[in-house]
Amino acid sequence: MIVDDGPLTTTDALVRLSFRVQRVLAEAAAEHDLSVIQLRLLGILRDRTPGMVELGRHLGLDKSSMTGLVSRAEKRGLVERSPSPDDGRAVRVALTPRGRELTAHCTAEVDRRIAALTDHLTAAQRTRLTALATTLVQAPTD
Amino acid sequence: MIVDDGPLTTTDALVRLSFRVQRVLAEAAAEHDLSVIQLRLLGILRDRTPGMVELGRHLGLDKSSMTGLVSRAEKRGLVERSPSPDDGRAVRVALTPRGRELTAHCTAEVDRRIAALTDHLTAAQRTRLTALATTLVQAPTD
DNA sequence: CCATCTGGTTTGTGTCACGTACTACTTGGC
DNA sequence: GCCAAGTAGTACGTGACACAAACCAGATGG
Repeated sequence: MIVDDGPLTTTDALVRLSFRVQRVLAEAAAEHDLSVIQLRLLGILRDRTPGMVELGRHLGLDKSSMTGLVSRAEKRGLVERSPSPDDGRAVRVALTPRGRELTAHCTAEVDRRIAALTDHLTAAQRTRLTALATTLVQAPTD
Repeated sequence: MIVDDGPLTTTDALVRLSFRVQRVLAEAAAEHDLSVIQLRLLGILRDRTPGMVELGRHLGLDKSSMTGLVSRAEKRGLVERSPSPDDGRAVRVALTPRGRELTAHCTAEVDRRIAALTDHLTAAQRTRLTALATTLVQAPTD
């Protein structure tokens, strides 16, 4: 049963859209037995080889949260830790070939699903949507 | 260090925007010691009094996941279970006055933060964004 | 009235996130 | 050099969250 409360507010529309997109991510990730956060981890590692702390900054997580997250991914052979050449305390986290492959598959799957979601938009609408979303994403985080 | 990979794809823009909005939700919720799901639960109950299974459908969760979620909220006095008048097995979940008040506060806080996020858009851009997001949200879920 | 279905809870398992405490390495001053 | 402070990472305990499987009890259709 769908209730029509009239036009959505900007907040409502953005919040609901975010849940929609998150569900898309969760479904795409689940196809490869990943959680959203694991997928996000892999995505970040696509073009970086950060240490645990920097990784935590990207994800908005505490360093103590990273240990388990990376360890679980490592146990599945998606990621590997290697000692930093410059800093004896530090570690560099990197994708394994298997992790890179899985990331590519998931990325493609997410793309497919987002394409389906925006299927009925005109090309012009899609362009505008992308531009507006990009603007918001690139706004300073405070 | 920010890497500029050129213009974002639609997928990238929507995915990143969804994380941005989710973080807004998490922060607003955290101000009142709530998690995002708890906040979502309260939001759904604003204009409904569903049973556990229907609630699970709204949230995309299994009924067994609902028991704990509702129980934690109930323990905090935000929500209450009452027996359904028509069905002896069933339960109706409803906001308490305290829960309703907290929901209002959080809603206002989220509104404020989303407003800040869209601050630098023109009124016309905001309108278009809202319209586009609304369209996507209202697309069938399959 | 019985077989079946459905709403809800329980229990056990795993992920995720945090705070605190700890180890080990690095760095800045002396 | 050497020590105090800071920083990178891990370990551990706790709690929220989610699921599956097993279960109970009330509903429902022959």
